[in-house]
Amino acid sequence: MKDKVKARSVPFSQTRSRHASETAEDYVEAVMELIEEKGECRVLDLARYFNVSHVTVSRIVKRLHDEKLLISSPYKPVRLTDAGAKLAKRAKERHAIVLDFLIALGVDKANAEIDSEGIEHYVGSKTLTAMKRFLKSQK
Amino acid sequence: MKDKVKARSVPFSQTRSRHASETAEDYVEAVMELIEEKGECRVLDLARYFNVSHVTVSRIVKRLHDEKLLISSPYKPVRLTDAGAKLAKRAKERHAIVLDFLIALGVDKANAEIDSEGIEHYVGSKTLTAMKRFLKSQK
DNA sequence: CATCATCCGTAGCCATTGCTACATTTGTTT
DNA sequence: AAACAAATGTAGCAATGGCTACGGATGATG
Ligand SMILES: [Mn+2]
Ligand SMILES: [Mn+2]
Ligand SMILES: [Mn+2]
Ligand SMILES: [Mn+2]
Repeated sequence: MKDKVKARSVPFSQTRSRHASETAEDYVEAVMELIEEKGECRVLDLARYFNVSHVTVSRIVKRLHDEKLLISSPYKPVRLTDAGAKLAKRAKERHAIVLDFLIALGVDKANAEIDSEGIEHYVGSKTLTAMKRFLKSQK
Repeated sequence: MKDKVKARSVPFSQTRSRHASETAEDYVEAVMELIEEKGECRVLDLARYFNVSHVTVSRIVKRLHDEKLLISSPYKPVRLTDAGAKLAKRAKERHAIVLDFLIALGVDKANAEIDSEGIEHYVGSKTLTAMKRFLKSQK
């Protein structure tokens, strides 16, 4: 009479793993956007962007530098490595699809922007494909 | 020439706040399910359910007890307070809607289960309404 | 070139969520 | 009742992401 309870450990493990990538994805995406929009990305730009202190940004930038996603030297603007730019491009595309999808579903822009900022990180490739299919069918 | 960069701090603040509720929502939901499915909910049941060590569960149960969502005394099964049961009910309903929605969108069950486990926590009331509307229209 | 505001780094705090190792309690089996 | 196995608790570590306070670096202004 074992295993009466469904094994739900897989979804949770997967969610925890996605959780761990969330910050990296948001940061490289932000760096790419800030560089596009104002030419460079400073630590304080990121702090304002995320609404956190510059200290939080500074530490995370250091870690993403160690992970070879960002290029940073003291008092210099932050840039993207090739790997960082690749990740940023993927993250931006996925984020845009989720945002467009929510709007196509009938969610107002403000709420779609809020919800997509969280949802984007937990959308797998199958779900992303389904969202793209929906967007195409609506067009 | 200020404010050239869009204020994106609101979505991120909101996402961080939702982040903080995620564990509580998952735990009360799990406790409710485990009690329904096998009559009681032990620390080890939760550990297996979430695929984490019993130590992690034990500490989180203690915190949710302090937050008056769970009832727990040493070596006893975990139960829900009224507040916990209310939260669990809401979380289960929302989770079920997100899961059904993904399936209706064309995502296979396994992936819908994985993705809904993360997505559920970042779906606001407007998006949830839109998902319900979609489900109704498909029926 | 001196001053000053801004930017950024560092020190050190807290909370959360993972873990292993070990101790204790509980309940079952001799 | 003793012994044992299983469940739970406790101690203590690490990584992550928040924060304030403070100090050094940088660049603009005078
Ligand atoms: Mn994003
Ligand atoms: Mn995001
Ligand atoms: Mn759930
Ligand atoms: Mn969940």
